[in-house]
Amino acid sequence: MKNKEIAEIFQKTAALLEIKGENPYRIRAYQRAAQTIEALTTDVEELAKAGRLEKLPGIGKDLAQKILEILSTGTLSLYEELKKEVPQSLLLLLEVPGLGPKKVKVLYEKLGVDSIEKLEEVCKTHKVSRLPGFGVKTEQNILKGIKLLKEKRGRRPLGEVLPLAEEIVSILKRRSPVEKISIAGSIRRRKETVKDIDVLITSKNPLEVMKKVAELELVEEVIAFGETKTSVRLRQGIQMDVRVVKPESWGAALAYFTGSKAHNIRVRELALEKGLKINEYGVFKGEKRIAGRAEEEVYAAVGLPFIPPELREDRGEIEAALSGSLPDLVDYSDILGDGHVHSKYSDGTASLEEILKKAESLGLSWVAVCDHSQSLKVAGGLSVEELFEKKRAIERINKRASKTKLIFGAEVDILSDGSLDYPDEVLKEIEFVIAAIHTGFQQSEEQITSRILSALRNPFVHAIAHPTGRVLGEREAYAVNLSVMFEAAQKYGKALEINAYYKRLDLNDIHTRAAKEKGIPLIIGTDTHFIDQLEYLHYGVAVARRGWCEKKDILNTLNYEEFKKWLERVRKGGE
DNA sequence: GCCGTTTTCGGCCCGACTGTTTTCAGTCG
Repeated sequence: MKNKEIAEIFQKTAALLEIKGENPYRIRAYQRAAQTIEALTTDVEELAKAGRLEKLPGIGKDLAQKILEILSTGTLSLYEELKKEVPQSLLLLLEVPGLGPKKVKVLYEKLGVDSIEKLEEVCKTHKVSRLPGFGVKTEQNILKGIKLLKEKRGRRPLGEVLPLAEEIVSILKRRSPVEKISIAGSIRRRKETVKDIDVLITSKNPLEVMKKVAELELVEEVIAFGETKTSVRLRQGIQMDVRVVKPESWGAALAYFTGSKAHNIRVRELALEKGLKINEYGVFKGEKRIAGRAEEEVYAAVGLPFIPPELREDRGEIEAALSGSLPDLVDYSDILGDGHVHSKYSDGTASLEEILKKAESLGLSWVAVCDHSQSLKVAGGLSVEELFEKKRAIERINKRASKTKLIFGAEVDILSDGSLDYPDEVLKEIEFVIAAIHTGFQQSEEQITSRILSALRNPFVHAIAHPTGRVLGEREAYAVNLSVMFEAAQKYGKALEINAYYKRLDLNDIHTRAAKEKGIPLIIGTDTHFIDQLEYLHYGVAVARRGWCEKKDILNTLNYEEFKKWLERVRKGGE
């Protein structure tokens, strides 16, 4: 997929144009184009061949031409020119909180600042405060910004921040006079990584609520304190913004602070066309508030149905809402099974009994116990004898009168040469075979892709686990050609996993949507090694929802009997 | 640079906050 590369060139072009002080709307056009292309579920190359680039929202004649240029030359002449005029290192300076393009430009032109180190130096020698438009305060703020930038680890996985946010909400509910309270921002949209925590509240006594917020043990530093807005930095190093609004503005504020920014812009543009104005306080016709108490009202005012937060990324949801074709998203309550857990047999910590008990408590119909295969020694991969021992143990457990059943599965390694880690006569005895790459991450795209292809071709394989191999903040995806993988999965009727472990989330939202559009079955697996993490299923559901999936797209919505039938159908060649 | 059953030119989302300023630019979300 060239999409990501093109999006990146447009994004950087936009940033460079910003520093140059170009027309802000031209800059926005590049930013929007970058976003549109990154979210595409088809190869931009295919669209280009079909001459359909200009059909994309925000892509006109000029940008279409520029996409073609990148596709044929690998780069963009405008971008190359800009790089000569504006040092790329300035893009890094934009990362400093409090520094925007205008200030960066002045710093570069007047003081030759082109790196963080240089910036720190000119602040400390007080050269900055003497610049026009700058002052002592600005100088101090920049130094503070540099410190923050050095400390911050960037965006954090949702799975690290969501539990923290939920804990804070529950504490505030107990200890302060809140009426309504909700997490907003990218956490509410269930983005895979988040930057801060946004909490929205209504209360008869806002000041009291804000005091309680500032007093939380989790708070390291109060950044700003007011009756409607308080910002704090938590001990974990993450910023939290808490806002209190009036009940009649609840819906408008929730929509506003949930974002995304791009989504909000589109909704407000629709409002403008209808002669309305939307802000965080409500929907206004002239001076008069006509909606805002509930989110539904805000959308209805501009002629839209309610759009679930997970879709609010300006990735076509506005158009779908306008044409009445929003998906009926899969819900956590639809999920009846977990497609991937590890037991004590390999590197998991739970016994089969413990897994069953936990699954029962979650109301699941089935759990596929997929331990590692023999080669993966570090993870306690099962020899063939151990594998069959486990098979018998599962059969014994399944004879018990429980509504929950275990499925005899295996996460079988796709070896470096593309062969599978058990011979076919063993594979065919395993109820659910999910194949995975755990070695040779550095191989070329051809090698990795052909390994996955040969796994998909094997008649005993049902699915591919964590199809791209990425681990958030730790490891990039291996060089698999996704288009080719998708085509093969579609052809053979095989499933792809949505790995729900919060550092994987693999497939991610965009890839999930691409797979869904090709009609590829998707299976959510927690890949858990610890029993409590069966609850991580909801992260997988979040990815599915962000990938526009409906109930029918997700194998986990089948009950035990139905899922078993699907497994058998795959073995029969999918007729 | 995009876009148009009101427009092919003249618009383009909105408000809060901060700091440097005598009325506003820059940054942020």
